[in-house]
Amino acid sequence: MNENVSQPSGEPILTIGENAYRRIRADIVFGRLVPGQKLKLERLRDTYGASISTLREILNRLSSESLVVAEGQRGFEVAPVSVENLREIAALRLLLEAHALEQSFAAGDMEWEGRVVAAHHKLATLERRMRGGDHSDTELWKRYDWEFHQALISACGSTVLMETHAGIFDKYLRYQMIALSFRGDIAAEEHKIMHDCALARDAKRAREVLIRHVEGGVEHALATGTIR
Amino acid sequence: MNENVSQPSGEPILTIGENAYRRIRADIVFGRLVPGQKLKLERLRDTYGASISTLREILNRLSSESLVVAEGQRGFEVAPVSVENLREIAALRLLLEAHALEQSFAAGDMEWEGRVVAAHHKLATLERRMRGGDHSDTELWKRYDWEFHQALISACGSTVLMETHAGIFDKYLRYQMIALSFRGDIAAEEHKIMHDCALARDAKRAREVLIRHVEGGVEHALATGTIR
DNA sequence: TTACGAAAAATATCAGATATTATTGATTAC
DNA sequence: GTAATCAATAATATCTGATATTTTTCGTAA
Repeated sequence: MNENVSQPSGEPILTIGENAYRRIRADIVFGRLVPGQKLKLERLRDTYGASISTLREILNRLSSESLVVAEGQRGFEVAPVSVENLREIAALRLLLEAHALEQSFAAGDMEWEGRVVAAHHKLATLERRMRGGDHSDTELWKRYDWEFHQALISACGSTVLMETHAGIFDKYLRYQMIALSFRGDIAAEEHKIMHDCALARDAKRAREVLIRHVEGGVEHALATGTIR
Repeated sequence: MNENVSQPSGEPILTIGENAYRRIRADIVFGRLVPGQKLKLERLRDTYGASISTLREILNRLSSESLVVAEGQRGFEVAPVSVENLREIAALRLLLEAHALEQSFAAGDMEWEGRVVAAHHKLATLERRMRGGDHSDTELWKRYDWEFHQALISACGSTVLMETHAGIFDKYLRYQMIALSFRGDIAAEEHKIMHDCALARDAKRAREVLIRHVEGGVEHALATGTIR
């Protein structure tokens, strides 16, 4: 997830709007707000404790991100999902991430390796625990997953690329959450390989694994039948 | 530019907010609102005739698109520009557009060819006129330029890819407008080649020309010295 | 010149009002 | 029974104006 990294010198003060924005966004990405669901302003006000003006600002932001749709004068609703859309998003994620991976592998320094190893450690540890049947931390898992993939491409040298990737990644993530598709064993294995590839600077192999990783995720999500 | 295609059966009624949104967005993309410029709400209200509430919704949308930055409680300003950022945007445009081009060339049918030929015709005609020294239609030229590139990738089969490309394209466009860099002769030649490649389904060559096209645009823009 | 603090400006947020547009439900026509 | 019609209701887009905070400005003192 895209969380602001808190500065070492005190956490950043969140404005009411920023706070509600994150909550709503997370509720959409994690499927607590259902695709297609109408977002009535008064109800949102009660739920998120922000005024209607502020909420409209938030919903406008989210509609720019394609997580919410605003149709004419008919208010807002959670962006719908479709098989088609999932496939497009997965393909775009692959295009962006594979390219970023290559750049990152070529340019990564020791700091970068440190980030990769650290992110993988957190992820692998959690994955091991989850393999034991403890699925209570699915959200945390997804976050570590994000942090790992983010770390892998973090030396690609392009902020624009990373931000664009982050936006697409979250939309991909939403599909995974909606399908509630945990395939920890396979994913963990693939994460391990990518981690090793990173240290060995084997971009070619990492790319292949990434393709399997994402396409496997798509098929697994579709297999649950949750997405029409 | 991203304009709503007006339906055959009557033009879509534009809400005040939508209208102001487009005007402000165009003013940013076409450089009339200068990078880094503070966007004071009261002044915007007078200029664009929308209330402050509505304007805040618009600015929030634009900040999601990275055309405006909203820093804490310090209001909004037009997104700054930098050489770094231009290079990143150009590179991302190339990644997206080259990939979309390939897909499009492979899947394009007769309808697609028609769109390409039509868009190229409009663009080439205007470029011929502009070569005569008439630079009064720079905005129109940029729009036809957009429509042509859009047509080329319009058979790529991915809405998500096209929308993402459109967002990046407009940011690239902003740099071109800021640098006021018209290099009609070279660009027109490259447009012609891409047009021919499309009909011949020569994706490989089109890609090479596209790379020249975009990278040439970047260097040309940088050469004006307008962007620090 | 730099540092400090009060005054002014601008912002984030809210509540409530109005006009317009959607949606709902009942009624009528076929 | 289904389709079309239209008034009543609900929800939205937009605006005005108010309040508490936060930034910025600017003059004064160190």
